[in-house]
Amino acid sequence: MSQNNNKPVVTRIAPSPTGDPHVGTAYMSLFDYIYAKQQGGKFILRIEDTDQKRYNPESEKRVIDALKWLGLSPDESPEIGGPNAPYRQTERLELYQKYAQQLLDSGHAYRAFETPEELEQIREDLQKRGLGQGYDGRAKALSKEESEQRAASGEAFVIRLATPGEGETIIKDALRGEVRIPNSEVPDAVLMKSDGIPTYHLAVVVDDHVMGVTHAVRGEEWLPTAPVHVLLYKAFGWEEPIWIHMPLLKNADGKKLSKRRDDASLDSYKKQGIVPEALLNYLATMGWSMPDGREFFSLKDMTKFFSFERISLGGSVFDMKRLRHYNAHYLRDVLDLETVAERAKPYLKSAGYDWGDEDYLLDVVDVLLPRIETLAELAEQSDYFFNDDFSYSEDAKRRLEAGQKHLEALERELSRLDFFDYDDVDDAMREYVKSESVKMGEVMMPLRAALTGTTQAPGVTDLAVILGKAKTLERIGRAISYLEAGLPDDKPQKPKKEEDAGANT
RNA sequence: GGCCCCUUCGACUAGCGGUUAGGUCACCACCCUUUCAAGGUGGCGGCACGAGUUCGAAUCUCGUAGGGGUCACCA
Repeated sequence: MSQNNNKPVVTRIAPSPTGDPHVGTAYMSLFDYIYAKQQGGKFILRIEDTDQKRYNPESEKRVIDALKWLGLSPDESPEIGGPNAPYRQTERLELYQKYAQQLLDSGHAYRAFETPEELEQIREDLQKRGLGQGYDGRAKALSKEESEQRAASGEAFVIRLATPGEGETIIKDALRGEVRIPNSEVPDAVLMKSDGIPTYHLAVVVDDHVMGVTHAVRGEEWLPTAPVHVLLYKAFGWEEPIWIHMPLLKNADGKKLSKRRDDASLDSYKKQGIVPEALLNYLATMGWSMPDGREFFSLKDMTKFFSFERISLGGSVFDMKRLRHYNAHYLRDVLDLETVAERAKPYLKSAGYDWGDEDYLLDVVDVLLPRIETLAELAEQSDYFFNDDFSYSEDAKRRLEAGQKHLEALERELSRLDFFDYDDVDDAMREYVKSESVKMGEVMMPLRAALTGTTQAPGVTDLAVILGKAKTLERIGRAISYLEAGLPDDKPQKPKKEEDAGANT
């Protein structure tokens, strides 16, 4: 990367506040952030709100919050301000007006007065004749006088880029070298809309220049329109940033991840119990790899070893299964138990659970951790730890039936224990199994069913110890009275999702 | 369709002229085991195709095919 190397690195993410915070935004932000940090530069968050039709007032905050959640904190943003304020494009309109006028004066742009209907007609004609662009540039022929006069008379107009029409424009992309696009393919793009608000094309170029952005990192989807931006830099006589068009995140069909079709919302991942560290790590491996091949690494390590040279251009399929694998790893092996428990709280709370003391919560999380991949699953599978009214699954009922006499015996054996630590309980149960000469499972399964209402749960001894002596005996008693009351009709309460509560749903 | 980008196991990737093409997810099997998991071991599976260049191509060049992106007063 040869140009701009004398200036401090400035990167930016410029989301448009139009809906759910998109994972693609996080993906680009990650590389913006990492590179800026590595180079001792700045990472700017700018709000690209020039589309008033799709503007969504809540969206801005959600994007900012999502970035905050991820820990990709910008050095400048509408929220924290900075030397380049304001950071919302609708608050910078005079700036664009000024530069649009400059382009008009220098002949690099022209006014066009066609109505939307006329444009539609032009587009149709062009299409019929097999010509690519949506506009034929006819307004370029207008005389300066006519243009000024019609504008002054209040007629609506847009300002369009006057493209060369011949030759080619070269985009020096840092990842793929020189990309040459024939100027005949470059449209006279609208720079300034009739409402006086700029389009992305003008706004991004002006802001990137004014804010000193040195590296324009963005999705590959922008490559086809990059000539418009290059032409604009040339028209202004400004030095271009280093263009870095990143590969796209794709869905399972290989198509660009879209918020309409796909689950691409950061809020959604959060809600599913994905932890930000895991998301970031996963995202980092999409198109980039650590030099030593490690797949788990922190932001800090990534910052140390990152280079754009190791970006692969294929475009990666966003695989929820793999994300979950990363998440599980972070939950189990990276974050400490206290942290996981702390982060699990909102999920438990919204499931309606109440944990008495912290130690109990810690025990529950600890024993469930190998069985879950997300925090949401933790909440889903922990019902019997927080709810005494759990019901018995069909399979559990069968186990209960088959083991009634063991339950009765165990109730006696366990109630005799003075201490209820792991070894005490374990010894007692093993002794019982031995004395009865039965298989472990024959005893353990009914007990498990009694304690949890399911047949798929942590080790019975763990369960008993965590629940404590009183609760353990209570639940055994409850199971016995349930059996005595007659199995077929005694349907327990709490009908919802009990059939496989505790199973891996 | 035009233009542009891309192409290693099903998925994420390592590889940057000489490797039995390596790792991870998923999947399968086995081990461990009181269930389910976790963990351990092993297995399945790939250089899109065709020409060149070269003593030698996954690696370089060209072509073909396939995939994707984009063609708005949206970003």
